Amino acid sequence: MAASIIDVAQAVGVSPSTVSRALRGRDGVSDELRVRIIAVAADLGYTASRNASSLASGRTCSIGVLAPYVGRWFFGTVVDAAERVFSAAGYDLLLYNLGSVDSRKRFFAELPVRKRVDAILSLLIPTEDEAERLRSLGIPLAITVGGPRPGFTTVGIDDRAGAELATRHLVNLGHRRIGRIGTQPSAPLYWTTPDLRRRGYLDVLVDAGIPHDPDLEADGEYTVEGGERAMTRLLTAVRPPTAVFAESDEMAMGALRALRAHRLRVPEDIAIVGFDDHELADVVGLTTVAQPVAEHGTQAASLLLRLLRDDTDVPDHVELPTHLIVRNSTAPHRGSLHGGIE
Amino acid sequence: MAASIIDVAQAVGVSPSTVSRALRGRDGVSDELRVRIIAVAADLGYTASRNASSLASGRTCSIGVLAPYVGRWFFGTVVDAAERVFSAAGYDLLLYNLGSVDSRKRFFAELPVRKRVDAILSLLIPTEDEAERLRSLGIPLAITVGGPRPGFTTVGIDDRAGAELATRHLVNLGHRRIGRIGTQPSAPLYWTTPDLRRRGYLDVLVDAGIPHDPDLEADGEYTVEGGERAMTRLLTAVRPPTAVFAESDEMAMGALRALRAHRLRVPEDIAIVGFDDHELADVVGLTTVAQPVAEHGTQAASLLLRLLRDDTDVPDHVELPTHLIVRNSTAPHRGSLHGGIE
DNA sequence: CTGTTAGCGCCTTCAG
DNA sequence: CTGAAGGCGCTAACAG
Repeated sequence: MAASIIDVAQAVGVSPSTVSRALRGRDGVSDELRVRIIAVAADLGYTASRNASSLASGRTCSIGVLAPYVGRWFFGTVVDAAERVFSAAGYDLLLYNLGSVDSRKRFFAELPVRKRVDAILSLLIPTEDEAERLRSLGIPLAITVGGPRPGFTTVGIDDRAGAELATRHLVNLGHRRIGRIGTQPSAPLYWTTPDLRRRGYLDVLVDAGIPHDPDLEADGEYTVEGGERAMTRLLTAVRPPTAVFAESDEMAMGALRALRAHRLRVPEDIAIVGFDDHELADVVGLTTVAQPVAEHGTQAASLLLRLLRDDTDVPDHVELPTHLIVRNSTAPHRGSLHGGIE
Repeated sequence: MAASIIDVAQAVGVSPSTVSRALRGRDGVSDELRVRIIAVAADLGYTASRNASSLASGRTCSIGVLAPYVGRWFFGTVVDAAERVFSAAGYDLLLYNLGSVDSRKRFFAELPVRKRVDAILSLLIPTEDEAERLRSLGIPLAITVGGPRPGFTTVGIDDRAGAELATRHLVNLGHRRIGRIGTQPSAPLYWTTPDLRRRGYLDVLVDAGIPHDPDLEADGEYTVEGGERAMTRLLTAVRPPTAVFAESDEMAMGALRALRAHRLRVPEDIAIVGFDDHELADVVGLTTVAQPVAEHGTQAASLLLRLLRDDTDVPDHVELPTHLIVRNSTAPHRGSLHGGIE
């Protein structure tokens, strides 16, 4: 059995409360005594039981993190960045992988974080019901990757503007048949990103006077494999696209794979733009809309920490910048002489 | 304030103990009463406080996961897979990102998991001191990614054999100047993988009668950027390699990037083999030694669960298979007419 | 500056 | 089958 606070107290010859105070750096303990207590505690290998202390104090020193899928580069990077901030501040991280509809349902039904965490960082965008459940917890809440939301501190990017950047780049290169790989607006899990990126895409088409062709849109499920399937489908269109905007780099890479399988050259036969600036986008030469991914985690975690410290003027939404990075996967449309139309 | 067990007890008109028994499915409660209690609990939105119940019972229903860096594809995938297994069994996951020397030191010094988790899954290979600290916890311990270790249940691959697979492939293609991108054997964090993979590489060289040239080895730090730098360095050798074995796909991709920057063609000018079968290895056409990454997490988690259930005959080491996947980054050495020498 | 007294919310004996 | 008592290990008011 590990040492308890009482063992330490007896060894030093003081009361448990004094030990508690000394070890947590509270004042009201003479320096000399404190030093002695710390030494004895170290000697006995004593560490306060987090459970007991949070039961008694109400603070848990843990943060709940809700992610759809830590295996995906984007989310892994965000979680990683957030973890660094939290652990530096002495908080542990309780990770909930809510990728499947099932696990997500169960989580919100049981709310296993109740009384277990001091705050929650969600990498998934909750439905209104889910948001309400979260708010009922009465603790600081943050969402990364998404727009403003009442009751939450949010950090995100302007998805619509980012998508416009990508699409306009293709239009400027002279492309008129521009495909899109995204995902169904009505996916089982509530998630606005695809919707916004699609709108950005449509905005630019309208602006450029390009008629919208539903045949040029395909569902890539935001995965590499999905992107591959989607690209394959787009190639079967009566008039295939000459350029494609993939709403994530992972789907773009899947598209690249499909194109290679069909012996089509990029960008000569088809131009591709992705979104995110995945760490490997550079390796494959993918043109993409960059966003500071780790920054999502860092910022959200810092905001939560400030909320936990009762800081005033904590912003309730932070918008991160995006910018286009042109690499080798895009080039002027072969029909056009030069890229710049605008 | 959320409902407590007492609220439920009063609402039903029974004692707290009965509520506790009923809700946890213990017998000693009449069916009719149990149904009623469950209904009232649901109605009040009651969920037992994990802290209080673990304080009282000694069980925490949490698993500690130690990872070096969840942002890296490999670890993210393993954590993700493990999380699925644990959460299906009702366990929460406490994630510790121990990538930096600092955080790692602090973790082992304070051991914040003490009395907070029922078992530990480590994705990093502990030093002997660290292993001892973990054993002192007296709970089931597992290490994924590594060889057998007393006191731990381990699941891993045969790194040396895997590296031999990669190197032999290059030898069979007629290459004689074979470079290696790995990392310093004496990296700050104890970790045997690079050592073993290097040995596999050396084994094959010796076997093929190829003299070892230290100039052909470079440190890629197991990252994309590191791999890029390492490849760049290898190109400055008096007699550069005609083929390179990169000990991870991420380093291999970095190497690919460096080669592109130098306008060298793969595999015509230089052949590259990676290790892991990263989800994007296929996209870039990388020949690699595949290992079932998610399986590491799934297996280790399942073993831990069995240990937690006091199952008998839980194996203390599980070895996962590796195999070579040949894609487009390798080809016969230009000097050789055919690949097969063996 | 330090000790005492009560709990935090639940589970686990033990009686009935 | 059910209830009462005690305690898990710690912290927070109070006293002194």
